[in-house]
Amino acid sequence: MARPRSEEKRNALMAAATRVIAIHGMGAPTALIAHEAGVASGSLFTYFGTKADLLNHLYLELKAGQASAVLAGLPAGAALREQLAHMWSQWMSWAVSGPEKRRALAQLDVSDAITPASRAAAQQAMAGIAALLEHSRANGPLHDAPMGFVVAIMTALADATVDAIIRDPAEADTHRTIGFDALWRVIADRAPEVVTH
Amino acid sequence: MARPRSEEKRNALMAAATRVIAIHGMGAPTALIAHEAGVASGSLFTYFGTKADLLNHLYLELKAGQASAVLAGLPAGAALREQLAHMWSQWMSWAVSGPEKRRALAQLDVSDAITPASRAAAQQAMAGIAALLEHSRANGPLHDAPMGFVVAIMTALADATVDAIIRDPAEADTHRTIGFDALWRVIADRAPEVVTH
Amino acid sequence: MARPRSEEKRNALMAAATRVIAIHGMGAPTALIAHEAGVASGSLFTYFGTKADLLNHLYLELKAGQASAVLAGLPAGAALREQLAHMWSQWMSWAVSGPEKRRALAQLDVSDAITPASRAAAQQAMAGIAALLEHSRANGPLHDAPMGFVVAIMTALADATVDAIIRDPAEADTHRTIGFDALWRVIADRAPEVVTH
Amino acid sequence: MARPRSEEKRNALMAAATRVIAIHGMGAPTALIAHEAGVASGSLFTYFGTKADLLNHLYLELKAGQASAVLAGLPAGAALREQLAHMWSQWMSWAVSGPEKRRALAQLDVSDAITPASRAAAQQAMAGIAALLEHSRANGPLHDAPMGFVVAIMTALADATVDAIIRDPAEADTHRTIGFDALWRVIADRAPEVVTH
DNA sequence: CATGAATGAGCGTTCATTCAT
DNA sequence: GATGAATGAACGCTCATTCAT
Repeated sequence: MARPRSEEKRNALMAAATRVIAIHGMGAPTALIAHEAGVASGSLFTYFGTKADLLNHLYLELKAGQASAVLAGLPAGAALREQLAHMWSQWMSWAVSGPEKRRALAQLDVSDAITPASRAAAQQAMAGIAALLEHSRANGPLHDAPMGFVVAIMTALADATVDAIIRDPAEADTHRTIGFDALWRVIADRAPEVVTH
Repeated sequence: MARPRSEEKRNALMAAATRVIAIHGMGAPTALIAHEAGVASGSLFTYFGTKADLLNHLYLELKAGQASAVLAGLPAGAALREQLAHMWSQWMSWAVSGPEKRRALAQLDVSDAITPASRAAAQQAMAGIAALLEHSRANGPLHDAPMGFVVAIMTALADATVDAIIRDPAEADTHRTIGFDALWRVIADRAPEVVTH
Repeated sequence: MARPRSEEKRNALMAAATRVIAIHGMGAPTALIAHEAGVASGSLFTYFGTKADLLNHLYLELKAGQASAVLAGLPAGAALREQLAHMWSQWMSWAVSGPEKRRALAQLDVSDAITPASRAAAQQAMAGIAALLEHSRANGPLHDAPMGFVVAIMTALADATVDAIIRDPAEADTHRTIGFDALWRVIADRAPEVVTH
Repeated sequence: MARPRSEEKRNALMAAATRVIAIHGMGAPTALIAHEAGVASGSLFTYFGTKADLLNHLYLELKAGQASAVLAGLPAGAALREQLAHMWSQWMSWAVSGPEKRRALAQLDVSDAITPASRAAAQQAMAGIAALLEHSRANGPLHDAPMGFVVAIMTALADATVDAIIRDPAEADTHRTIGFDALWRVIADRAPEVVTH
């Protein structure tokens, strides 16, 4: 009874927060977010008790959304390299199709409004990706490096690649391939054999 | 805007801003920065007309400081790999010895208070590093990639490596080496030859 | 404004308001009162159109409750002093057994949310007590003072006595007696005769 | 150097707070207080870090002002009754000449924004009055009652008397005398001797 | 020039009241 | 009638910036 909390409004708030934070950074007024969501300023606090609460949920949701987008349609039976390539391709699509999500995540990532608990939960959400990486690096040069290191490298390479694609969309395919080759070389390839005669 | 009196105070403000922003993020009050610098809150504005002004100068100064630290003592005559390794080593030292500088830069980098002009100027300051990379990649798999891409990858790998070192300082040497090998593999190595029999 | 459905809910709201205002003062949120009463926040406004309305009704109800508690079992035929002593004793019992009622009344009394009309009505409710006082003071030193003055003094003495009892419950009887003697001396005693020889 | 904090502004804030709180109660907006004091809303917080801080200082200042007004010109050598009468008279003058001070104090007294420390300090400020009462009651019926009780009674009698005077200023002298006689009878008189023949 | 008080717009959050369910 | 989400005006407090000293 009584009007139920509207999932729709909650989503509008998350979407608005993504957009507004991408543009204005973490200093973005909650009132602006609410306004962009088409909701009264006070209503934001019906859905999220606190600005920090909103931010943490947004962080989690973006990470989870990214993870699921990135892993969607993974060809489970295929060779590792193919699986990784698929993931890479999905990652690029996700980033390019929702650039504010990426910008917002960049802001959230460096903010100390995000609690350690949220960061841990985000890692959980990314576990599927980590597992794929884990297999990929098993026989590669990073087989002994800490997993966090491997993940960081992959994330960083992806970011650099996405930046290149955004700067120069005409060459998107080339950039994607170059980026993926770089990734594969870093984590998965056997060390090059020096061929002597 | 004749150069204000005390260069010393200006430096104190920059140093304080670095520390304070590393801890509190871009929302850090100017009054706190001034206080940490041992300067009256109003005085900050005789050295920097605006908070954004301070931020931009700080960004530039940190980038320039990093560049010069990273290139210091470069063995000009040595082999490229050795030069790059030296730079890599310097980079790690710089990051580990002044962690607040890194944290501050991370915040500044995602902030939209930093103008495009400042970003361009920062790239200028990093030109020496870029030149070294340019040579290093000349015969490598990235010889056709845009330079910004290469720089981004190198920065990202460095960041990931530094994170690993900070998380696990006992293995600093190992991490540094792993990171450098990864870098070399990505940008400089010839593609591995497939050995057939 | 036909009497709303549940008298029970109305009572729960009054009781909750008493408790909550005793603790949080007049700034207490209506939502908290409703919650404490086990009622939806919106429902409060079907019983009382306005927060001020609730407050005024509460004020009146508390005053009336106090008056009836204080006059309960008054030995109508007994001597005046005895009647007054009975009332005094009842007053102490009322105050000690429901301390939140006293605290709530203290807050309400100084609030300007209570209308003059409510204050007048409260005086009406206390008329029985006033009448008893009127008789008691008839031959005493205050026989010419305005009645409001006498009531105020009696209320004040009672408050001071109750405070003493609450602070030091072990000596409740002593305090009660001391308080009553003081009251009697103030309003009812003949002026002491100066005994000359 | 720099503009020093202005005692004058501080006083204006206290005076404005007294007035505004007397009228609007503790819910009075700080912005209104500042405005009434002729000061920007933010400036209030230069002088008092917090609304609660302002309130506590106000409480203390009012109590101290009252104490000093009440004890001013005390005829130290005179008989106790005369001293007490002087104090009583001063009390009435203080209350009548600054009615908002009394109203403000009434609000502050029941508020839980006032810390126990402030209440204790206020008691200190009233020590002179307490001492006079202590002497006055030494041979009276309350010689064994707790001092807090005596003070409460005297405060309460004073309040009732002031109310009577304000309601009916034409009879101010009469009310003052009646009030004082009541006070004397309660705390100082020997118990009336019953004269038998 | 250095200082720090003054300013007031702006922020996150609360809450009485309304109204869709 | 009961419910609790929706609303938006207010509030206490902060802070970049200005300016009297």
